Amino acid sequence: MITCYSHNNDGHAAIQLFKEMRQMSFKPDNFTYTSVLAALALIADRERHCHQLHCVVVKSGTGLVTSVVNALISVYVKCAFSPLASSSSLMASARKLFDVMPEKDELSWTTIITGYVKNEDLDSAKEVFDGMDEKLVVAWNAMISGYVQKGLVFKVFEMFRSMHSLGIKHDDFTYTNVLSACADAGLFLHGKQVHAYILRTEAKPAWAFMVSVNNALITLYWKCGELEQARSIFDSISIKDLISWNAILSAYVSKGKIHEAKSIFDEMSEKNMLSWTVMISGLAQHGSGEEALKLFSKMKSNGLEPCDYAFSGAITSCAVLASLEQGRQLHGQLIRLGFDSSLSAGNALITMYARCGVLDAAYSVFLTMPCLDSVSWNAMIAALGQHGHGNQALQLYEEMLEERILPDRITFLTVLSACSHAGLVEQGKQHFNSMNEIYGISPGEDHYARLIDLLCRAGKLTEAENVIRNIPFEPGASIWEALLSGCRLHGNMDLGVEAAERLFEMTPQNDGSYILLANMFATAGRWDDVATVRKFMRGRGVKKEPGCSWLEVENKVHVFLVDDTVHPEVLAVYSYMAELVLRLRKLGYIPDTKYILHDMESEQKEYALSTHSEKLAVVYGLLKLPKGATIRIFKNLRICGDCHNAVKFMSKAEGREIIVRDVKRFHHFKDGECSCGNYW
DNA sequence: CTAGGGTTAG
Repeated sequence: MITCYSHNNDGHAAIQLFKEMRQMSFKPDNFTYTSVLAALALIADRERHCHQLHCVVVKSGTGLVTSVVNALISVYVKCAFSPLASSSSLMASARKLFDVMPEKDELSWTTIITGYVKNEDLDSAKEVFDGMDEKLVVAWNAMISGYVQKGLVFKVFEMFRSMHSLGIKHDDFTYTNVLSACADAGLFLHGKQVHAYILRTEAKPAWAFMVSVNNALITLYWKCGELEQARSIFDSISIKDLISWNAILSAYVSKGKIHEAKSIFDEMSEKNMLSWTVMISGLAQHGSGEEALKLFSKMKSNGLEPCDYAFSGAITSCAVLASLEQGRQLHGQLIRLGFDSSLSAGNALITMYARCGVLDAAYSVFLTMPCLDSVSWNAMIAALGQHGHGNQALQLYEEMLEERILPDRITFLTVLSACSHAGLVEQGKQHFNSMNEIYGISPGEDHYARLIDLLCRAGKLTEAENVIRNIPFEPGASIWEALLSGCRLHGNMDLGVEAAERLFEMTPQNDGSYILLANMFATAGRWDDVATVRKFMRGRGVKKEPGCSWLEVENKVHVFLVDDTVHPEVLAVYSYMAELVLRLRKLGYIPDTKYILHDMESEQKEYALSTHSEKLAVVYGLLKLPKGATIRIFKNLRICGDCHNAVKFMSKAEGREIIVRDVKRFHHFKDGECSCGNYW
């Protein structure tokens, strides 16, 4: 009965029964002690628990019985893993018990080895392992799994080969370990070789039942980019378990195949927290934030308590939607549920607050998180950069280095963007060079694109051109796009046309390049060329993504399109706008019609400017939000130059703080000025 | 006593 309780993870019930047994004067035997200790291993989490149990065992006279000592070692090992106890001293005690045991069995050896592996002391694990006369497959597997977790792939291969040459048969645990090591390290050829080896070695019928191996293969193949192969392995599994379903679900989600992911999700007869979490965050990133949030509440109404990862997905949805109120509510729930120390949720919150325009809140989450990882640092550096605080972003980066956190590829992307937004050309170049020289990370296309952007914004087009010529690989679309927008900004026609031509070849369906080129011609008054570009674009069936802006009012999101006729209160917006523009002009605002892409009468142009979605949204905010409240606007494209200017005047005329997030960065308008200092 | 499925940063 005690064993039964402990198998059901009910340690307390097991102990209660043990006490009753002793009260009724039944004498516990070796089996009793073994199963009670197994139960205690479930709940013991402090050093003194271990020592007390140790005394009980010694007094009972069972201190030399192998199964009892094994169970006691197991308690020490589990406790060592608890955050409330000192891992190294408990492992030392466990080791002492192990060393003086009169008779060790298989379990004794593997318990101590896996104990060391779990506590990340691979050297000690290896030392014990080497001392085994007859090494069991379980022990091999435990060692291998340790190397997998530490990312020591070649150690994994070494062990795998040794087993083979010593004639020890690999089992399904060995295979799954090796396959996932390959998948993690991106060693796809090795992974495929292992797959071939398994097919050669294993008899068909046994192979058919190795679900776990097939599950690991699904992951290996989708990570290689071979989604179809992953799917056909999934289809070939005769008895799929939940992990098989979750594996193929993550495959589709990670590759952005939301439609396929949804149909897998719907087909699943059993789902666990992981399935929901994968689907929610997948929707947040590749689908729609709204759908993700709907799924999150559906999950709760199905009676599942979301874990912190699920919250992270929901919070990300709020970041995408710029839905500050919902984000705040989720933050509140997180605190109530005791998840506020969660790393992943904290990281998601930093980004959510930053992308909703509340930099202070992002920073205070960052400061109060109990522990940080590179994601947290990257998120906060990115947040500062997006809000135009380049110097603070760089300062935080230095702090990160002082904390001995190694920068990764993404750190450099955020650092370069931060420099670019703030015009910190020299620092940006230095950091770019340090990537390879100090940290051994070779810059990718995206890093070069940001470097080009940095140079171009600062007007250093020739230098940018030189950099492009010396890129050690064929420059991709993002690089030419950075160059083109630089040319537009500084009116460099010839270079701009060249960049645009490359883009039309590489990404013919991307509307952005056509618009940039047309914009460049429009600024120069070359209306014939503007018309040609537009015709060319139409001829290729490319449509301009319509500009839209949105804001949250009373917990509801209001969307405005250019020249909006859909929003129910748009008439009030237009009439207030007409009156407001007059006041702005008295303050010195002059509509800048070079931002209109069609050639028309100048009065018409001025009217067209006044119907830009970001202006409509700001005016709606002025009408609806309480006096003095900050207006937060979000736009799907870059803010237009005239709007940028107009909003500056609006902030002054109305005495309001206005924050605009466009696709690239934030603008904080106050007292007629913008935080970007007109550098964007 | 060993394995296979998740999150957050651009």
